[in-house]
Amino acid sequence: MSMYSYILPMTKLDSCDVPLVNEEAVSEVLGAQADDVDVARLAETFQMLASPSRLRIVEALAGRELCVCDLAAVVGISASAVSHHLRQLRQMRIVQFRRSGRMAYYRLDDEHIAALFRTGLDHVRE
Amino acid sequence: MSMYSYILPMTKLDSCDVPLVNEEAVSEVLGAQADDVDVARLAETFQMLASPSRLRIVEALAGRELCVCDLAAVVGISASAVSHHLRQLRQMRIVQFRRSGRMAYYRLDDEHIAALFRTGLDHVRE
DNA sequence: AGAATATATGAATACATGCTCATACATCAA
DNA sequence: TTGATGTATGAGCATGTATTCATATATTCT
Repeated sequence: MSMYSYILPMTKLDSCDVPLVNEEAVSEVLGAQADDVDVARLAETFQMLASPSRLRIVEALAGRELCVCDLAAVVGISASAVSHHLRQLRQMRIVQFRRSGRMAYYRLDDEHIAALFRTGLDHVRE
Repeated sequence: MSMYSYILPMTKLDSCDVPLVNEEAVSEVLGAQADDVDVARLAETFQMLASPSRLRIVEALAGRELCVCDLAAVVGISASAVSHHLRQLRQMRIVQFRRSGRMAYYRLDDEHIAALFRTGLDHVRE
């Protein structure tokens, strides 16, 4: 037992056997944490953006809609691979699509997505 | 050598054997694409945010600095695991740190990071 | 109806990632 | 100096991911 083991309520605070240095700040953080489910979904959302191919798709769909074969031409991978990516992007509500005959036209779900792309690009370019 | 190796000018337009539907839009997209290196770094940056543990770290560091052991308490994983995450976050300039004795105090690199977290959370919550 | 086309998806393979454990390093305390 | 402490890191295992290939589904054309 560490000499730094304070007597504290049973919270996540006890899951670490290393002494807390800034106990007040840690409590404040734990009290303001987002919901576990939201954070899990957020991680999945960023995972969707963690692929050059999918980022090219998002970049291409910023401001216009495109069909699967056009996206394949833009990204430089097969239409099959694009379709797999699009399914994931749909599941995380990164993109929406509409059908027209045998074509499927994809677009970004909302302005958050383009904002994430731009902010991220600003960060890596700075 | 693939049977699909046509002799054509070397542009991405030819990398797809499916007909282009909106050739003009595709050309416009290809002309405005971000640099490959930037997109690769952007994907790595989002990869850093594609983990609940690392998101908890980012959330905790929004507006304050914390040491490794405090972060371990916040995230609920070992200090070792946190340290591995922090190294990756440092490499992608998501966090900075300062040393003080044997302590290391981490903080977010810049405002882009907190903005990505907030925008992403707004998206998953909508 | 039958052929061609645009997209979707399951399986398989190759590669990447997150955690733990063991251990190293650097600093502080006695 | 010796031992304790905070952080860092390499190896290894279990799990996850991206792509390709084969095939399915649905729509259009003849």
